[in-house]
Amino acid sequence: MYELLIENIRSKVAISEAEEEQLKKYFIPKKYRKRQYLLNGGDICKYFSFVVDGLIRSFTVDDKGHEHVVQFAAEGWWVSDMGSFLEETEAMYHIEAIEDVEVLNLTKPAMEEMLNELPVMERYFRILMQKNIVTLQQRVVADHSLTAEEKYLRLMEIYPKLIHRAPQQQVASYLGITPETLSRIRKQVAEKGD
Amino acid sequence: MYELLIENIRSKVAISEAEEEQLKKYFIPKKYRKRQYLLNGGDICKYFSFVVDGLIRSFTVDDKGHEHVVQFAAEGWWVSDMGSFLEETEAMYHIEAIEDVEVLNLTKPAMEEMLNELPVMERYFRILMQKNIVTLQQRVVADHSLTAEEKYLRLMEIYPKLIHRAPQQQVASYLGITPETLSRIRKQVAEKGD
DNA sequence: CGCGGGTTTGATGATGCTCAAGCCCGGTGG
DNA sequence: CCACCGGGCTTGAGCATCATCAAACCCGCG
Repeated sequence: MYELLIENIRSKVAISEAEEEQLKKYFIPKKYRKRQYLLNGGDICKYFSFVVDGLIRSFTVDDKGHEHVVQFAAEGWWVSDMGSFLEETEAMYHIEAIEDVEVLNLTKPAMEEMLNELPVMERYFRILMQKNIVTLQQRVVADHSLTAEEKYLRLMEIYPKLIHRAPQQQVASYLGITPETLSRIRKQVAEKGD
Repeated sequence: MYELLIENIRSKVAISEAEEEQLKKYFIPKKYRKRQYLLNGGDICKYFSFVVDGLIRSFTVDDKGHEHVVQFAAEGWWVSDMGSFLEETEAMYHIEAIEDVEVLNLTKPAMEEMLNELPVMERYFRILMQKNIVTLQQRVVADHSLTAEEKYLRLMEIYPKLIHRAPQQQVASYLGITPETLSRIRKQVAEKGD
């Protein structure tokens, strides 16, 4: 249950076994079924969730009713509406399980307690956030510089598994293109590819 | 010199006056003139820079020779090629002064020392990074859901001052549109506006 | 077996890009 | 101090990419 989390933490900071043990008490393990919502847009986001198993997406719905996938979170990733979680404001995003998932939920009070009692976690989260920023900046640049096909190929390189786990239309949404365009691109790539 | 930095830190975490004093020793104040590069793409990014005065941009150049502005950093903002700074790898971005600027530079060793000696700064940076992520996610969603005109109007709302300080083509690049398109949009908005 | 959501395929169209020329203005040198 | 660059902004015409709208198809699930 906690192995993946511990492994993830150890990949960024050094923690003792005592700390490992202590860590566990702040988290609430929880399961959600495919299609279940972890968060409804407009609610306050109560959890910062570490994905132990399964696949999750966060997305927003614009004025025209179109969905926009903000993030996919598979095993080893964190997901939340961070703005809502931190400021306790209304969530801009919905969070939904794409597959049956197992997560470790951190409430805001639990997180604060953890950060106070285990200062090393402050560092862990800082590093986590920094890497996230690097990734997000690269995504912005990709969105601005690549064609639809190039964006798709890039995604295939970076998260090859995702393409098969998430519905096409959600992948398209993540890339900022329509499902129709993605379908056509896939056809072309398949033909070229061999 | 340090007032803006201290103010910024105090807006996110509580620090004592002793800590304030101690803080200063980790930073190297430096000035750059308009058009001067703080970082050349391909080099290792040596600094995490807090902007005290002036305006800076970070950008990348794609295969076709087109520039893409990743970030503008005015007074009170941090700028760096974070990937390069943290991992000591070749920078993907260039960083250039748009106006004459005054910055407080943090080297990696200095930052590490500071984080060890002033653990509260670990929290400060975590919070800073988290807010940055919220902003970046919103930018991605905006890029995916808005028209060129809407993106421009949104920028006007969020950073109204920027439009007058940065050259149009750089603003266009930040928005992911061409300078020609931005010019036409501005004309339309001006006509509609009154 | 049949329904229904997701994907594919097709036809059409709009947004924004490209290429090109002209214009405006600020900086530089005579 | 004025004239002349030259870069950046503007304007125009044509075009490409991708979105939209619509229908057919496929397949998994009830």
